[in-house]
Amino acid sequence: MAAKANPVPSVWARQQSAPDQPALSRTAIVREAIVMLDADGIEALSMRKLGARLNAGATSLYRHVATKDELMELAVDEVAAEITVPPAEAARGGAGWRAAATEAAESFRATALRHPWLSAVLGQAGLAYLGPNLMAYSERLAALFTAAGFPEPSRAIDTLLSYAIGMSTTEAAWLTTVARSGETEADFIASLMPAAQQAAAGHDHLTDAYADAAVHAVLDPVAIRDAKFTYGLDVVLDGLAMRLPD
Amino acid sequence: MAAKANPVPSVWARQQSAPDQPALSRTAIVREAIVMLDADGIEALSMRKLGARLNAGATSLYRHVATKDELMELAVDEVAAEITVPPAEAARGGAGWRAAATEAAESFRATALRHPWLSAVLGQAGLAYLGPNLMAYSERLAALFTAAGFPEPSRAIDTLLSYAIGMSTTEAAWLTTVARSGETEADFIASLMPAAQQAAAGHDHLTDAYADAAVHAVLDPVAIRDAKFTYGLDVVLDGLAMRLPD
DNA sequence: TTGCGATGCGAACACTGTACGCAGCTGCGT
DNA sequence: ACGCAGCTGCGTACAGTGTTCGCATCGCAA
Repeated sequence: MAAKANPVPSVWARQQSAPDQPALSRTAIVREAIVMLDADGIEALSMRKLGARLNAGATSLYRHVATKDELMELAVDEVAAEITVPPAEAARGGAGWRAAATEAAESFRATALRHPWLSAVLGQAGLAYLGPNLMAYSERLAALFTAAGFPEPSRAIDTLLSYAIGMSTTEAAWLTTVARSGETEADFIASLMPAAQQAAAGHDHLTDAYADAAVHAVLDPVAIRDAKFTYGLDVVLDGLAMRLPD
Repeated sequence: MAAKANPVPSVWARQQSAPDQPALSRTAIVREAIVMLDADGIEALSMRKLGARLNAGATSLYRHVATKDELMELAVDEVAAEITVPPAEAARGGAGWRAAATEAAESFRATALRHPWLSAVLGQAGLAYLGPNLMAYSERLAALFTAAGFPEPSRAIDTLLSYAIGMSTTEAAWLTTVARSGETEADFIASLMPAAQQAAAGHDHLTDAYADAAVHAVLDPVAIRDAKFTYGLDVVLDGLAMRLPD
């Protein structure tokens, strides 16, 4: 071989080629899948495209991942690691639990909006996943709410999470629709208004609500969504506070 | 033709053939699609199978429905008609609004569980649909909550609906998973417990919670789910009650 | 009777997830 | 040093998907 005739330079050149292509591991596959999902949405992810992105054939992925569903499950668990929950100590003081719960819920929402495909997957598969990050997440929530003194912490958690999931799902789906339109959120609302108002014709409360909402939403849709989430979150936390002993 | 030689019997025979095959209309397509979705889940619905069910070729459907997404949108709106909302008058009295809101939320949940695919579709498309039944549904909710005296009825509605959506989505996805397993819900829980407990190993609160839940859930999972929904619903309604003037 | 618009459909296209069997590399036991 | 075993990547192939297009057919209007 030529390598034997002039070993030194060729060796260095060869060595380099492997490390910068990390060799198609399970974690590399999941990481790249998340990148694609974030960028182009859930229906843009195919095994062939993912393989191409990793300089690999489509079917090579199946050496590291049993099926596409399993890949999605891994992606969900990977992303679950981004959701933060304050440590249980934060809830020991009287009103500390409330700030902590708020922080947890807002972190959930932020993650769901950062990865809008998450809601779609949860809608199909639910929370039956048992990945390590999801388990750790549940554990931290349980610790927080027991420390807060809730007699039935899992009930309280389910309530709060249901609200967070419902609101975030709706919001993520909306943002996905907006993104697909190519317009800004405000422009999209504006161009949707005629159809919406026509559909609301004959429904008095709806036309009123749309007229109100349209004005504000076009100005600052992001602030409106934030306020909406905070309002409902406070409602839920008020209701939960009534379940606390003392 | 032979028909002319003996017109009467042949006419009657021919007339019958059309009416009992309602000729592939848009409403017939949507109706049959819902039947298939209810029976076999969202991924079992393909245009070819749906066409076959209607004694029609796959591509014939496209004369009445622009695309599969549009078909799903029509199916969602059709199913939305099943969700009941008490009339606004029910909320005029002091505590009447609470019973009415409870009824509305429970009807939502019941519909979502009767058509488990609904959650999956909402997770992908959100509530941006403008179908007549969905509009009527929103209108009735708005009427109810304004009659109840809420200063910001749409905020209250969004909160309640978010909770209902989140809880029902999780529940529907769970029931879908159970159904796919072929076991009863109690059996499925039992056969899932080993894996769950192993995954919870090292997480103290989780193992406790699982141990508790397992015993009760195996006995009567349906009652547990009902109670869970009711608990969270009461939490939300308590929080909303605090926003009512007086 | 002659059209004509609406309706159904077979074939085809570009794509999907995945099973299978073959090639090559790597590292181990001898 | 050698050979072999197993792991990894991949080309091919299959069954199935949503959707387009052009052709046939049918009922009704003129």
